Amino acid sequence: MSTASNGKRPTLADVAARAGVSTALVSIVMRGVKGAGDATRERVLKAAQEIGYRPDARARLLRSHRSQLLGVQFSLEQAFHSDLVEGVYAAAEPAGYQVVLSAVAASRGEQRAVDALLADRCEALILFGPQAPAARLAELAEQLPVVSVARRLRPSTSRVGVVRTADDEGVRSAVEHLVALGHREIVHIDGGKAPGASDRRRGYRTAMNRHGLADHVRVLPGGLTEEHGAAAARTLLDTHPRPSAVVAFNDRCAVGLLDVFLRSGIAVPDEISVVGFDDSHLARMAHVNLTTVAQDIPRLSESAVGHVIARLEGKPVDEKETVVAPRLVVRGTTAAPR
Amino acid sequence: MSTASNGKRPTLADVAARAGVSTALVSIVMRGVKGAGDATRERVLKAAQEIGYRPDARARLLRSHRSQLLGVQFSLEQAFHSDLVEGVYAAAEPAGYQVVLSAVAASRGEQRAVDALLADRCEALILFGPQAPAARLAELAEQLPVVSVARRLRPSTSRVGVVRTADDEGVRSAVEHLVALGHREIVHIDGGKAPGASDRRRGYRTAMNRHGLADHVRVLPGGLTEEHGAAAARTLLDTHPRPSAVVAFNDRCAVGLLDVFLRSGIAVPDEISVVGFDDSHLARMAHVNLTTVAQDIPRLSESAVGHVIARLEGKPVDEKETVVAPRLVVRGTTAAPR
DNA sequence: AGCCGTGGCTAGAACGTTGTAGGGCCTGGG
DNA sequence: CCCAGGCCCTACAACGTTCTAGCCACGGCT
Repeated sequence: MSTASNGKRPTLADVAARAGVSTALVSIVMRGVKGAGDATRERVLKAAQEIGYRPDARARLLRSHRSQLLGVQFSLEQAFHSDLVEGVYAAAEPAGYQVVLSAVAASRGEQRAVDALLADRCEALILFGPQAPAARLAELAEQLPVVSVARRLRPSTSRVGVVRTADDEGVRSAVEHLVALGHREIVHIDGGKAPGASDRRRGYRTAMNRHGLADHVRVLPGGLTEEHGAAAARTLLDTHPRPSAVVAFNDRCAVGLLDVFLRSGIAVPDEISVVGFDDSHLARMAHVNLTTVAQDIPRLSESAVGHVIARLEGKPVDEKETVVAPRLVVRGTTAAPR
Repeated sequence: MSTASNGKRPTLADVAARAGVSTALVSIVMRGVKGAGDATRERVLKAAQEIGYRPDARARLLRSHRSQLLGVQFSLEQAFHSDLVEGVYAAAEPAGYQVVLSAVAASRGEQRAVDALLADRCEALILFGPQAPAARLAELAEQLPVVSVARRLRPSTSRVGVVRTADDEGVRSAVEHLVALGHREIVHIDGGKAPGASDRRRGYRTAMNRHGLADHVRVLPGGLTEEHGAAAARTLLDTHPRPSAVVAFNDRCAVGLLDVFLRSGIAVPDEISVVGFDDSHLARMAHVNLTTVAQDIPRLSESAVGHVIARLEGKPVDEKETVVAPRLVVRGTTAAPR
């Protein structure tokens, strides 16, 4: 329905010419602010429509001092991040902020991702599971509000905000669930140096100690993927006595465990119980049916957005660290030991 | 390491003042083009470094006519899209183009996503599995190069480029694999009106006919998720005689089938064979171990990027439709019928 | 000696918007 | 009759870049 374009994209001036008014007036009309008569307003709108005019966000932001842009760095490989991003959109737009996405991928490191966001004039940064050194994050936070989601940082050492799940508490509730079922030989497959991993390890140790199982504490190196879980499972198979329950770093790791157990003819949960972390789609799949610790994703992204917006608008920032409670979801991979 | 900022972000002019040169020269140095002496170049770079200057991408694009921006619309819910996006980054950056991401989410429809990309001055659009009416896409394609990935459109009816997997061929190879194993009662669980679904249905019918199995053609309504697959499986259970093999619309659907079969004590592949589509992470997971049709993701995204760049640079566009061959990956869910 | 080319630099005008200051015109009150 | 105060509207200057001219000094040709 657009008129024959002269090859260039229509500008305010084009609309102005067609409607016989000044560009300033067109700007006023396009923004919907007051300052134009009804008749003219309609005429301008019609002209804009006819030539297919669209405001140029870049020029617009260049002029206005605020950009109202929130930069989000996320990883394409982590399904969890997709869910968080969805939450960010939902929280940011009603507050009048736009979201700029910048993905971390194999061919594109965090540095690149953040640089792109800064070059784009984002007013604040929301980083999902950033791996960059704390010093680098601190440096960034000197320039603009920054919040790290899911990666814990020593509080008060820098201005970086932190939003995270209470990882330790999550694992603790998993262990407590197993203990209540009667388990004593409970192993933890950890996540190495992944965000949250050390907290989960600590939660495991604390819970074991608290139940007088200090002698049974056993942490095996794991990781974030099915392969890591599978490797850990193979190690477990050679262990005597074999533990009666395993708390894995995350769902993918847990699925790796399940797989090896299944193939080795070890019944879950009859012979061994398995707990994951995340409550990903994977866990919910009926034939996986994994008992797991769910993170409160909407709350996490909402808190992250809330934090940076509060900083931007000079409101008192309640706390520099927001800890969101996880929730144990009991499904079919845990049962009393034989 | 940045100097005490006066609250505003440093600009070319700030660097220029500090280095005692003109803004134009700083611009030249920052872009690394020729036109500056070595000594001055170094001095400018040092000044920029000291005050923490970063070019403003928006101002930069405003001035230059080309924006070198490729807009990508993708869905956060489809893991498949994440993989494609990764491929787009890999293909676009070496060619000198930047990627702008715009996600479709529950709270953010395609219209919003595309509007954001256009407002951002993208020169071309890459749409993953767009659901918008063909007419709307055609309209867009009048304004700038547009390519639809994974959604087929009637060719030559509009300027929209199409990059897709040969869905029909993929399903055909799946059926042929099953026929070669000795199956005759092969059912297809379809994807309704999802992108690619009708081609897959057609591929199934063609292959069945070609092997003289026209009488055994049977298509059950399915969908894209595990739930759809599970529902279809329950329908199948009530069927007599029960088919010996199922070709599902995609992996998630196939996993739903597997789940119900597993719970109902129907052995896969002994009693029934299952084939998926996509070769997602899901399929590769050892304990799912799904025979499936793999899409060539790197090639898909590379073709999409190549297509729009060719259009942008006025090169002859080889074809309006690029069809990428799929590849059958035989794993553990298919075997000869009993 | 005159001329041209070249390397290093700068002034100033774009790019498409929004904000500020103000200019007409009308209306109503003194 | 004059002025204050609204309304509509416009001119012009930003915003941070890049691009086009063009200036100057120097050196190598004819």
